[in-house]
Amino acid sequence: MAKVLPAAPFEGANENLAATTAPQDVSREDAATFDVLRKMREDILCCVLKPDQKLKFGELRQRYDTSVGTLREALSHLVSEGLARTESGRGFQVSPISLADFLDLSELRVYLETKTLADAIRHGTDAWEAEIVSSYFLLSKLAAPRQDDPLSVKQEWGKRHKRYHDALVATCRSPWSLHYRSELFDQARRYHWLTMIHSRLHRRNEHIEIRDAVLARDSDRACSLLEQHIRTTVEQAVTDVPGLMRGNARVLKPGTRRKS
Amino acid sequence: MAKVLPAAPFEGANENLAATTAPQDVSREDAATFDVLRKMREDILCCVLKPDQKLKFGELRQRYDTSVGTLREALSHLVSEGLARTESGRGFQVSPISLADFLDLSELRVYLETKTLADAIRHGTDAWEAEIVSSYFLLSKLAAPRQDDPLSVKQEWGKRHKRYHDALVATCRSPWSLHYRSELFDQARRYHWLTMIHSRLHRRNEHIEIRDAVLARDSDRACSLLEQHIRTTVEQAVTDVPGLMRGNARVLKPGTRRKS
DNA sequence: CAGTTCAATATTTTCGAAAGTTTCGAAAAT
DNA sequence: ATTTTCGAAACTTTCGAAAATATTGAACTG
Repeated sequence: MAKVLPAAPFEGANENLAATTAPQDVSREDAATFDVLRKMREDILCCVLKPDQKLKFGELRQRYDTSVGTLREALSHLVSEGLARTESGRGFQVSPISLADFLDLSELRVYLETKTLADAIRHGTDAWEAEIVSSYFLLSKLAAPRQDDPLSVKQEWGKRHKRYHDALVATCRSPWSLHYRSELFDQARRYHWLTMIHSRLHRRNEHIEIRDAVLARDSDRACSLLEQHIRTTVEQAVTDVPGLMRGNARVLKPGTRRKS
Repeated sequence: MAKVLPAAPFEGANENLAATTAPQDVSREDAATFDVLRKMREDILCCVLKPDQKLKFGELRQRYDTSVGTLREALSHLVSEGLARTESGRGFQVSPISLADFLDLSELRVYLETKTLADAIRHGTDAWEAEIVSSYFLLSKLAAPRQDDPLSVKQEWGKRHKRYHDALVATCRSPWSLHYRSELFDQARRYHWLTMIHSRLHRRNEHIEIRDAVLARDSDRACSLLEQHIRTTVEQAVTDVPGLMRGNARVLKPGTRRKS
């Protein structure tokens, strides 16, 4: 599989809002503690760390080769992103998933994705268009993964998929909307992962339709396509992910035992 | 000043969505580390820790009487809430404020506050109404503070103000919307604080108007009033907070020096 | 005098050990 | 047979010391 440059936001993506107050995107930090955070987040999003799973310091220390203090900091971060929970004295666990949650976050996503996309189109630049073309190209080189593809292919697809969707809205001028959009996109990735694992449904190429509408600066059509894109994914998950509707979805192997 | 019971959400506020995935509200946790977090957050919101101020471990350790590890965890949390920033190797600082930021977050607040309020009205219960009446009563006992009121009065008013606005939307069924609404409300509190310190403008009693519209289940009127409430606050800040428009607002005393 | 270098100082980051809780299961009591 | 009590084991939380990194300022150079 061809290597891809790290998703570096193109120059001037947000130059007129350089010093903003909205929460920091941690993905550019290079300290060890952020490294652990990034790895753990990816593991949760890809259900390597499964929903409801207890996160014990002993195990995590081995897995990520770091100290409790560093781990604690990373876990704390994940809690505020909503990917983990904690009860004082009882440690941490991966956040549960549920149909209600997926519906709720998807509804908010529809609003934030369309709002940021409309604004991005309004303020689009040549560099923005270029990154959309480029990130779409990279995404299209990888067919949407099926359940029997190896983990690494699925993960690479996930990265490119995110990079493409980030590119679409990159010139939006509202840092707060962008921040929450990004957080919710990650949340949705957990459910997408489950869908990817279970579904055999073939979807038409929605990404290229969105791309073309965006490049044509047809805001209404682009937003409407993006909204459908999100809603279709929800429906697909409802239909294909076993247990999600009954509230006891399991990931790969039977998850950790739950109380009564 | 009369003491007030801690703002305990009334029973059954969210009973049908007990186990949700949305980020945890940390205000109910009782561990030492959350104590520090709560105190630091309050200090930032009330500009005791001023925008752009460098947060040194030495000083913080004294002020909050705790260890570096615990501090680090709290600071890390504040970063993901957007109240602090960090650059690896260079420690932490309080997030800057700016007019652009206030405008941006207020715009998103209008959407989230009205959306959550409409849903809360739709699903309101007797207990919800009771908490609105009660929290409004407590708020009305304290006149909106002026610049020469002591810090403790301003802080108590801030608490009651938040409790009242939380009560309004408590029965909203969307945990994610509620979570982001709450985060943005806190963000806005920093600007409200600055306004409170500088403004002499007398505002009509908007809170009682909102309360009555909500209790009458007049969703349209309530949302419209709430929207005005937010917008008026922005205008007041723009007019009365010196330096906010020029991008160099200072808090009380000249802030810490900035580079070039 | 402006710009560099380098050592001294200040500050942040990482770590593992000590203290404090919770959980689990065996033994005692009902 | 079920519940309660108690103590050992597992785990979490807190802490401050050690390592790593950034900043400051004095001495030096062009």
